[in-house]
Amino acid sequence: MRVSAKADYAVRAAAELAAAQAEEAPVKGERLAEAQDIPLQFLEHILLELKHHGIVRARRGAKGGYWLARPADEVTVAEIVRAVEGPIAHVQSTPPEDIEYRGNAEHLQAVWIAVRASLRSVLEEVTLADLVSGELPTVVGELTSAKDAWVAR
Amino acid sequence: MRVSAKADYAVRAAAELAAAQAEEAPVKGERLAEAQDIPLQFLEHILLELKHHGIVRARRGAKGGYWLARPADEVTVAEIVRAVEGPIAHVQSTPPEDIEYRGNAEHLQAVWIAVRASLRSVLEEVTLADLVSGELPTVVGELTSAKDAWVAR
DNA sequence: GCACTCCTGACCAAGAAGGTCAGGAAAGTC
DNA sequence: GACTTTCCTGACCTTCTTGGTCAGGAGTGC
Repeated sequence: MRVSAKADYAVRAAAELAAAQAEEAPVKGERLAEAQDIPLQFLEHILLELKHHGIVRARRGAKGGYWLARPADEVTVAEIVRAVEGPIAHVQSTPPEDIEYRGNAEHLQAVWIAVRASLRSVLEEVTLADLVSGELPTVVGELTSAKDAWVAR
Repeated sequence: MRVSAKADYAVRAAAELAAAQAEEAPVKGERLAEAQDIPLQFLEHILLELKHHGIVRARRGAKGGYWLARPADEVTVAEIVRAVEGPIAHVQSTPPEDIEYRGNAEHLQAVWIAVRASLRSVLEEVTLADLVSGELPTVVGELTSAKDAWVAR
């Protein structure tokens, strides 16, 4: 139930790429690493994964670098998280819809399904364009406006 | 972004305890393990953690066993998950409210806060009593009624 | 005193997390 | 064609987590 460094890095790097999309030129890994303070070699592995998932493209050599494969408003945070962390909200490494509970835990399946749905309701809605512009979807606004959303429990 | 076996086991065992609350007698670990098909020795460690967090109580010896420290409708799934997995939705092991993002990732903090809030909106609402009775809070009903909540992505 | 049951710490194998290192392979420049 | 640049890839590393098992100790009840 936690967000890995990899996922965090991936989204941040992708946000930089989204912001650079106007430039019409590839962005070097080094620049991404510096802009977001991410270990370069680690970031390269992450970018490679994003590339394999069709989220990012790249070219080598001088004038090379990375860019988004699609417009920033068509790439969601959920996609990026899935690319580097795998499926969201799996239980014991199996998807909640495939689990069968016995006895008094029978309705637990519905709870895990709801958990996944609630995660999706945020992650699938926020695009890289939203993230860069700061104009986040209303669902985020609603969730973050409650005071106790910002405090630990 | 996944639910560990430990958390799953913990909630299931707690659900059994909730159902047994009417009996007015402690439930043996062995019975919990069998009812939910959980490795006994592993379960004992989990129950110990729940005990340390004040969720469960226990007595040793003949006629010993475990029981809930509070009424089932006062114990939430969130509490149990926190007891065995630690804080919900931490990013790189730090709470989202403490993270400062730079550059184009500035608004990512709000997204992670929203993620945590959305998880809480489910986990803090569902009590063990809800789980056992099957009368889940409306928020769960809403989230699980969408068809695509039950399919993988 | 004995059986029963929880309590606790040690241990363990496998995998993930969070990286680093070294070299190879395209792409552009001179 | 040589050289530089930058991505690409696999190997490796250390530490922590996951998902357990094992062995024994300590209360509790009869």
